[in-house]
Amino acid sequence: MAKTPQHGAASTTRRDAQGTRLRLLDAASGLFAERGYERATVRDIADRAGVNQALLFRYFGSKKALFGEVMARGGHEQLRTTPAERLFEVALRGMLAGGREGADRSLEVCLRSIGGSDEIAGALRGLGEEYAAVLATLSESDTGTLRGDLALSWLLGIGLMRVVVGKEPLVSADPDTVCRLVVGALGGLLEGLPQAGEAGDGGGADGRDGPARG
Amino acid sequence: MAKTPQHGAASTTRRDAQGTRLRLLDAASGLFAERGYERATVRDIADRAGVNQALLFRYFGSKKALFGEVMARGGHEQLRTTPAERLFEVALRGMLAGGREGADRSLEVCLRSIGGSDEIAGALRGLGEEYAAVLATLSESDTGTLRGDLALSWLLGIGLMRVVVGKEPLVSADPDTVCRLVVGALGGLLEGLPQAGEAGDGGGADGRDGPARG
DNA sequence: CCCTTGTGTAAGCACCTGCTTACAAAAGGT
DNA sequence: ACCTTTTGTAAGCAGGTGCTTACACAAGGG
Repeated sequence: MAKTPQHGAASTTRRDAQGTRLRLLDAASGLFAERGYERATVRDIADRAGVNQALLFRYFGSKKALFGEVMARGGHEQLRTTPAERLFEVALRGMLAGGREGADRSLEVCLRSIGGSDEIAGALRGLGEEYAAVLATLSESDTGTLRGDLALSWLLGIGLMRVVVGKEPLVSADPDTVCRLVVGALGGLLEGLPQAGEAGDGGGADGRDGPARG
Repeated sequence: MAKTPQHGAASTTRRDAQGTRLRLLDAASGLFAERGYERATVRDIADRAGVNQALLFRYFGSKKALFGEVMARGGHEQLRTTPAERLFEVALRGMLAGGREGADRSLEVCLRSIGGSDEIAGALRGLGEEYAAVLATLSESDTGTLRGDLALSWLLGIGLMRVVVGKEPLVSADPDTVCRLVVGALGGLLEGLPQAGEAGDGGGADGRDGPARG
């Protein structure tokens, strides 16, 4: 079924170029998240997509451009759909959930790609700007942007230790516990940040993983 | 001067092999800190040391072994000479100082080398274990080790944003301000952490120093 | 039918990587 | 002098990288 072109939608594709493009995009997204930019080779990406690597260059031009499309694709949904005061916890929980399905792996991709090249650092800076800008709105201090940067730093640092370094006991720690500790400590930095579990959660032995979606 | 062997100390070296070894070690330390493990090639390291790359392999065996010696050389001085309750601030200030002379760049090297290989992540994990273990002694909670991990995560995250990503305004921010904000917020996590500027700095110009304590 | 256009593939290129080998030159002992 | 050991170098190897080129199918139009 993956090979049969579905001309039901449009007859513009004769052998489903759009589908191949999408498969390449998906394969790249996964491999970038698993290995980072440098260690994910174009051959591996094409292999996972089940096509020849030459198609990758025909459709995207270069590996870097493919990386750009991957980052741009599902990257900012979380940023747009999450209210500011929930953003930190949602992003943190997304990071703690690891490679779960449907989660936004942009931050994970960035973390694993850091050493790759200066352009990758630039991409991370771009994404960071947006996150930090939103987080900065949670403080009315004149050092608000700096506080936003520091909050984002913690978010990335935790992801770093969990996803890349694999430090115990952080990796196996209960996401709720981590959230409570971090958000609690951040309350001193960002006054607009609602304390974790403040709303309806008793704060004791909590096992639920459903973050309140604003 | 660099070429004249100094046989004053010991006549075991005829053309100053020890000196060359040291120059290689210095060059590697600098390049690893600037570019990370992967992007610092053995040719660049040998070039900066002013010798042929073959000597690198004669003296160290492999690039990875050289990396190990670099990490082991000045890596743990800070860890041994700094009391636990001062470690976080000292490490943070070292990170904020950037590539200043004499500073311990081990964490910086780790940050820039993350994506490189699994062994590098292992090295970072090893160094992290030591830092986190010390930081964990600052909390008497049963989640002490987790809190140590979280503190270290923040430290690395800030380094990440400053050194690798180059996020503004964090890069240009006053180290004292950053220290006060971070250490202040961490007070809720690690009870044994002395608040920054408590002794002589009459802060409080921009923000409350007393965060909500757990 | 041929011919054009879009989709896919195999093979190769130029370059870079860590690492090795063969060889030259300095010191020192005898 | 001669020879050995140590220190240094130039050239090369095997493997991997991003990327390109030349070519094989599948459609549709004339």
